[in-house]
Amino acid sequence: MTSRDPAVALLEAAAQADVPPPALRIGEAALATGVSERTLRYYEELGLLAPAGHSPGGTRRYGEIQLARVRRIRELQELLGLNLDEIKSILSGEDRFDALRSAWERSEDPGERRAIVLEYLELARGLHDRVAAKFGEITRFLSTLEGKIERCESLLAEMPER
Amino acid sequence: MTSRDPAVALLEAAAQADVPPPALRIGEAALATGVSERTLRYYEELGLLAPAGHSPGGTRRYGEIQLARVRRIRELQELLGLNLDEIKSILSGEDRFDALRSAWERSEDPGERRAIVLEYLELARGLHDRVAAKFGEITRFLSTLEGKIERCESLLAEMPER
DNA sequence: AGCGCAGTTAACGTTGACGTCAGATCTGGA
DNA sequence: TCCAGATCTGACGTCAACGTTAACTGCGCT
Repeated sequence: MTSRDPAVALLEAAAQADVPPPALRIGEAALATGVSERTLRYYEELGLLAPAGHSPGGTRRYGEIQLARVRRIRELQELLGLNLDEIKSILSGEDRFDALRSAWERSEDPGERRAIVLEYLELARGLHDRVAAKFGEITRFLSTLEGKIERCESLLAEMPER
Repeated sequence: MTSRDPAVALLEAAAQADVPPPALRIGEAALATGVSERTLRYYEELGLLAPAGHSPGGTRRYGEIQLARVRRIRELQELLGLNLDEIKSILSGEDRFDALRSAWERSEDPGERRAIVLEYLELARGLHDRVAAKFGEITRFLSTLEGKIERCESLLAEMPER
C-alpha cells in the first residue's frame, strides 16, 4: 500500500492532522469528483461553483466544501434531470439560507431572517413537490416492471421444453 | 359543450361506436401526446415510432398504440433520463417480446421462444436494476429534503418575532 | 373546381453541456 | 536555477434532440 488516490490522501492527511485543508488543484478535484477539469471551469463560468481560493500565481484551489457542491450539482442534474440554470437558482437559495445560519448570532434584522427562511421554505417545498411526483412515477414504473418480470418468470417456468 | 380536443373526441367516438380507430393525423397526434410534430417525425426517422399507416396521398396516420408508444418514450426519457438510443433498444426488445406473445399459437420453435423470453427477461432485469438504484437515491434525497423542511418549520415556529 | 389549411420532404439553425486545442504561465522537485 | 508537467485563458468543435424555414402537395368542404 504505497499511494492511492492522491487527492483523497491529501484530504485524509489534513483531517488526521489538525491543519487547514490543503486545497486541491483542479486536476485532483476533478479526479475526486469524477468530472472533468473543463466541467469545473464551466461551472465556475456559470456562477455555480467558485474555488476555495487561488494560489499566488492564479491556479484554482478546491476544498471539501467545493467537492460536496460538485457532487450536489451532479445529483440534481442526473437524479432529477434539472438543467444548470435551475440548479443555479436552487443552490443560490440554499446558499442564502446557509449564510443566514452561519451568521445567525449577529441578528441583522429579525424580519429579514424570517423572510429568508420563508423564501428557502418555499424553494424547498417546490423542490419537494417535484421530487415527490417523480418518486410516485418511479414507484409505479417499478411495480409494473416487477409485475412484468414476475409474469415472465412464471411463463418461463411453465415452459420447460428443452 | 360544443367542441373540445378534436383528437380525443375522435378516439372517444371510435371507442363508443365499434368502428376501427379513425387514425389521427400528425397534428392531432402531437396535440394528444404533448410533443411537437417535428418530434414525431424525428422519432420516426430514428426508427423509434412508425405511424399506423398513411393516407393514399402519403400523410401519416396514428392510432392509440402509437400515442401510447410516444408516452412511453417520454416516460423513459424524462423519468429515467435515458437517451433515444437506449430507448430504441429497450423498445425493440419489448417489441420482439410482444410479437412473440401475439403470435404465440403458431409455435415457430419452442427453443427460440424460450430464447426470446430470456432475452426480454435480461433486458427487463437490467432496466429494473437501474430504476431500483434510482429509486433508492430518490428516496434518500426525498427524506433528507423532508428533514430539512421540518427543521426549517420548527425553526420558524420558535421565531414568532413580528 | 377551387380555396385554404394541414401535411410532406429537405435542409439548415439552435441550445445546453461540455470536449479539444493552442499558446502562454505557474508549480514543485532535483 | 531549471525543467517537466499541471494549469491558465480563449477560442472553436461536437453531439443529441429537436426548432425553423422553404417550397411543394394533399385534404376536405363548398
